Amino acid sequence: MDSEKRKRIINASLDEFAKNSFKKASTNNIVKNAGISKGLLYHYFSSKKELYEWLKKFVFELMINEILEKIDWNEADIFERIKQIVLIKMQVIEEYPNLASFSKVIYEEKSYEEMKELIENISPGFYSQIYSRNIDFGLFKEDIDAHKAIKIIQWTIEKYSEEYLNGFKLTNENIDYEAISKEMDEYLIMLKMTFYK
Amino acid sequence: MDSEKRKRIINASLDEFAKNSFKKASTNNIVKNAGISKGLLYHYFSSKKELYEWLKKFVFELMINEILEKIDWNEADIFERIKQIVLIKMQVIEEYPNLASFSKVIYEEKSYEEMKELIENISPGFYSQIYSRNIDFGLFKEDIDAHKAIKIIQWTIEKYSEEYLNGFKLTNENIDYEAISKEMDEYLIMLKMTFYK
DNA sequence: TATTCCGTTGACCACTTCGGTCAATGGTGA
DNA sequence: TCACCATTGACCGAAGTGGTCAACGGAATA
Repeated sequence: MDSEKRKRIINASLDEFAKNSFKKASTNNIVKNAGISKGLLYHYFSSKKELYEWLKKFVFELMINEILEKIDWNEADIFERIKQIVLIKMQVIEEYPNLASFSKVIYEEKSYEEMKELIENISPGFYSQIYSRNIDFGLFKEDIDAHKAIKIIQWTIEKYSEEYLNGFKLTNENIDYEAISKEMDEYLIMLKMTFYK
Repeated sequence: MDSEKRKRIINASLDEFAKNSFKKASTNNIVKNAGISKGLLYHYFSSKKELYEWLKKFVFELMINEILEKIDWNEADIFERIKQIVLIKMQVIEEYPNLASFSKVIYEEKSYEEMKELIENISPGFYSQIYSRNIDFGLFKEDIDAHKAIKIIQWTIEKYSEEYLNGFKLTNENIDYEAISKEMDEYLIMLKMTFYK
């Protein structure tokens, strides 16, 4: 099937399921926004439920594979590692703009444990890999709780990128990864001064 | 009107409008979850729109008034000030559990400028008051960008409380403010070491 | 006791929207 | 010419919508 049409269907579905609960999400809206006919949607998916389940699988696999593929495993600095992950996520969101809010809805309907299991099923050891493989924890000061420090780094980068993406939604420009990286670094330098030797 | 019933109506409405767009929010669901009859809801509110507008006003005024009332204006440490604000918000959320997600929906449908204007109309100078009135910025190291530092402090406290509230939703226990305050401090001490003289 | 009052009920209305179906269409390659 | 298949959109019965209103019941007043 035509890949551009495929993307339209995916984005329209992500949008509808992000804005409405499964029950209230309307297949009529999806086909209208995707620019296809009702019959075609039901040609590819046998029911609304099947479309929804397929979407969930698609989103998780896409995000996990992109991260695993594009991450630089030689980077030993946890600051840079976390930054990389968020930048990769932003690239995916640029292609599928409604993926972020759709994921949030999925997160809310599952418990933390279910979520972890789901991800571990797709890619065993995913979390421990991305946040610790080849990372040099010796860079932290001895008296710093590395676990808490990592949380602060993560929270800072996530909130910063959230604020950026909120602004991005309104304009129609492309994401300026260089500018983001530069401004993020200004925050990270401040944190590095405290956490690293 | 009975205040306990009033709270039930408010919480049921917050819940419904948080989970669905205005158009798809169902007054039938609201009366069912509030445990009242359809007629009674339309006795107090002439239409779904009026209920929605009243709710928005209620939420903003409640949050603003609670913060202005309970804040300790003698506190000169911005860390403590931000912590206070988040703790006050958590108290309100404990009473109206769906207020947080309802507010998020409102935030998304308005631009940042509209939002600020709305709040300034209810309480002129609100933002500049709560984040700077009586605050001692001299505590920051000279070479620290106070504006960025405040953002990091805010993000850390907000993300920490978000994570706590996510866990809180699942259990039915009361919020343990002392435990929160203690664990928050562990994060804040790490930041204070860098940012303050 | 009789009467008024009012908070409250829920069956009911006309109307919209729902998920899903299917006969028909049109283009393509054999 | 025919077989094939992606694609269309009118159509279905069912479910749900916002809002109305005659009637109820218990308390207060006369």
